[in-house]
Amino acid sequence: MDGNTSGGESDEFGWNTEDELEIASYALPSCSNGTLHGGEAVAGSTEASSSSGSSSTKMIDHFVGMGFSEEMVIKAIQENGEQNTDLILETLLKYSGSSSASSSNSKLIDHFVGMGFSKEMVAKAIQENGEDNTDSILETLLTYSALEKSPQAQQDVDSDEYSSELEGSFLNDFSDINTSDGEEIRKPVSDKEDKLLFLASMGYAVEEASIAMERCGPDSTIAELTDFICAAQMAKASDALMGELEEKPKQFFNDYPNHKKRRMLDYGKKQRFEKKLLNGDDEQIRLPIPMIGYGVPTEPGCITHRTLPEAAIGPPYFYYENVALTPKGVWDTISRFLYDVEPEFVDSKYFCAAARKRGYVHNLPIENRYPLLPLPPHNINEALPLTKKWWPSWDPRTKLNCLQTCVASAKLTERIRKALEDYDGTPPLSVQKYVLEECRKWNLVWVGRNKLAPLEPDEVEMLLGFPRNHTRGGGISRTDRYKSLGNSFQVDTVAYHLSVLKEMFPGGINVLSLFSGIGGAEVALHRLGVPLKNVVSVEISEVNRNIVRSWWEQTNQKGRLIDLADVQQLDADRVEHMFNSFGGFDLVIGGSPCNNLAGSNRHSRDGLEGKHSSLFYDFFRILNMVKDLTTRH
DNA sequence: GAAATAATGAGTTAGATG
DNA sequence: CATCTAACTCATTATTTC
Repeated sequence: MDGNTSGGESDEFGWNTEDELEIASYALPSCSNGTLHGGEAVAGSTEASSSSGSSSTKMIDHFVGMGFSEEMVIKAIQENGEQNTDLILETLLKYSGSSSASSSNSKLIDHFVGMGFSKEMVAKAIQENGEDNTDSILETLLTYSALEKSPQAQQDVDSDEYSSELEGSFLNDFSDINTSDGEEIRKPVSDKEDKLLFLASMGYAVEEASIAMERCGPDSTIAELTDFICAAQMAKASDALMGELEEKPKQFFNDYPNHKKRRMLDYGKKQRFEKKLLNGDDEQIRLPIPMIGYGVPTEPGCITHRTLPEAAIGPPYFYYENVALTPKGVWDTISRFLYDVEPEFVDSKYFCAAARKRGYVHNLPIENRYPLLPLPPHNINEALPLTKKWWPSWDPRTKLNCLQTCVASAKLTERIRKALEDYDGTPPLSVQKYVLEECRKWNLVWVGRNKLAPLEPDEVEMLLGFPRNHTRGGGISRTDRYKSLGNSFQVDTVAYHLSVLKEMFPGGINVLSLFSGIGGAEVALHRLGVPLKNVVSVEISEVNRNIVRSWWEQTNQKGRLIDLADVQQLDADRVEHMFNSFGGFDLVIGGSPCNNLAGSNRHSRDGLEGKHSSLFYDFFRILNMVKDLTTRH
């Protein structure tokens, strides 16, 4: 049964490496000596040279794989020891980049002095903790300052001074942001208040601090909070600039369902006011019908012009993605943070045989987009030819629903088979209805007489626009393949939006890819033929990082791939190192976690402030840093 | 202990209906 | 306008199997 499916697919479609190589040689003619299976050959030899198994050589290979010279890597490891890979990476970037050798340390000192600590104290704290761990430096500083002043007295004074204001502004202004009636405010955490007080003592406005607490979550470190506030202040400054320009009407959104005047990051009463307006109904972001954004290749009604808010205009270009169907107000917040750019809502059913309703906030041009070729199959029949034979006439589906992270159980498909076997020809309407409901819920396809089955991972890869076997091998389990794929971009959709970059950057681009997953953005750019110069890919899952690196090697990329694990560890210093090293980032791209937004989540659909989905604010924070660096240079 | 398996609704929206 | 129906959703958790 399953053998049929996988056996018959070899001749159906060109989803193998052929087009990869074609594009690679087209984009990078210099590598024409590449063998037919060059990727494997190269990867194999690299592995062979590292087969000694010692951790040291493994680490050397790791960094050499990123594109650094072996000499350089060895030197960096000698300087920093084997433990701290982050530090090694920074050293390597310092070697290879043009960044001034002096500044890291003094910049760090300035950073903390700017927070209100004395220079001596900061220098001492840095000596104790090393330069790399800003969190522990801050903690040390916190300890120092607590020792210096009487902690008891300090807290009392602060809490007296701020508590009333805290109760007032904090609760009033934000209790209505949470749709759940502010349940986390009901349980005031002392830790939370400590952080607030500390931030206040550093000179930050309590209001800003409490907003940062809200956004960064209860477990956030002081460093994260200060980063956030810093970013918000910068954004606010640019917003003030924008305010003067806000008078001009936005006449280009006539056909686009929602145009409204908003200000970004206008905290406090204004936001509460807007929130009420939103609840009214007029100002709520609504999803377009049909969900084609500014247009898709196959449908009429393309919009080729829009006006971006001044603050949103690149460089750098940015591209943010998340699920379209979120709890109320989420996209308003996302849009507000991302410089008031209207989200472009697109359903990938216009690009492939599966639906995928997503919102994209980006500042890319929208003229002269073009799709990836060959166009992928647009309905189930074409995408899964073997199912056609078994498809009953009373199943009207031509598109699959959204590909998710879990698949149906065998028990379910067996129950359905039994239910259908009771009837010879067409089952009664009630059974049809039951079966169709399950088919739609679980994306089942017909693989035999009365036999339904969930999609194979291979098929999901194909539907999402990835090369075959993209997520296969490398120790990843079948379950995890479904999960990684279910969390990914639909490549054709994203590539359509990114296609405008092709002629703008014939020499290639530097990409900061956050929440990379299995590399949907990278694959899209590569399939477009946009040369990838330096790609910094930040992804928390190790198996996903391995998938991207493996793809990178198999497609003979000539650029450099640097993979990092945690966006929360990506602070200003590291971004600046890489920025200087590469000469800037041309594109910041990513889709932040949807766990707490997605409708499938029964347990913790907490909205944008949820444990995982609040990482959106890190996307904003990092994008804002890159934006700031870009305008400064 | 990893991997596979199976069970677990609600929130939101659009559209029809009255 | 109120109310109902229908449709859909980048998931989490507990349990079993290997």
